[in-house]
Amino acid sequence: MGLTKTEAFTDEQNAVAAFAKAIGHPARVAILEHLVRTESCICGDLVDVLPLAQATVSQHLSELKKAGLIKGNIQGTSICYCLDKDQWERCFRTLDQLFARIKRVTKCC
Amino acid sequence: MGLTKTEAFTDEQNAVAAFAKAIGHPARVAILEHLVRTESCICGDLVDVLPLAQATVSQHLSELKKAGLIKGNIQGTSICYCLDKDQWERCFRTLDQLFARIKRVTKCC
DNA sequence: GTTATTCATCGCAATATTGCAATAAATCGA
DNA sequence: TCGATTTATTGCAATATTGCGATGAATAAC
Repeated sequence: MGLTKTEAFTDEQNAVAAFAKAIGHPARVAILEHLVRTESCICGDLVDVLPLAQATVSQHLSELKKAGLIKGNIQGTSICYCLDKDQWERCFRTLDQLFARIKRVTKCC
Repeated sequence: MGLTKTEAFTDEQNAVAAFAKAIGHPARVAILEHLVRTESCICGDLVDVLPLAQATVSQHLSELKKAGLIKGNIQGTSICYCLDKDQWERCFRTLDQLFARIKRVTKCC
């Protein structure tokens, strides 16, 4: 029914999925890459960089904000976006719980 | 329009997004964790473990297969699923291209 | 053959996501 | 104050995803 049964899974499973889902769109990957490339806060040039309309970019930004991966500081008439390093640490730790276990698996057909 | 503009992004961006998207559902995380926990191929006990109907589990398995993260070997009347280690290496390398860059960022508001 | 088991697929309904144009809200400069 | 600029929000259409019951296809046991 298009409704994920989140309550049927553990908090950790939901956390892994939520972070992964936030990263799971090329536009959001492109946003993150641009944030990294500028090596500092960026202020609204995203719409020029991405092949998407302003409304769509704003929506992807709010998805990333919802996951906590970026934060926006109001700076006069524009907004300064940057990575939330603390949350990224949390994201990496969460994903690594799964990834480390996967890396340890050796037996396979 | 519900249609991701994949052609507007780089192959790398699409690859990162595709892997992340495949992991981006708690049921699929649970499947991967079960595959890890059993430390070997598992054959159809997934439906007993997950709080989902058989048809739904099958669909999630096919999503993971589409991303190449697992493979299934027919074993008589049942099927043996296991992690595709080679693809996981590729997945880790792909994600790390983004993650490493993010970890290197220091300047932030 | 017949039956049971296992898994995939089809078809459906409900919800989510993606994308955009239009509009609103907020701030800055004149 | 009045535009100009920047970002968020709203409303809409199209497609995707999630979930399930029912049905198929394949194999094993008899």
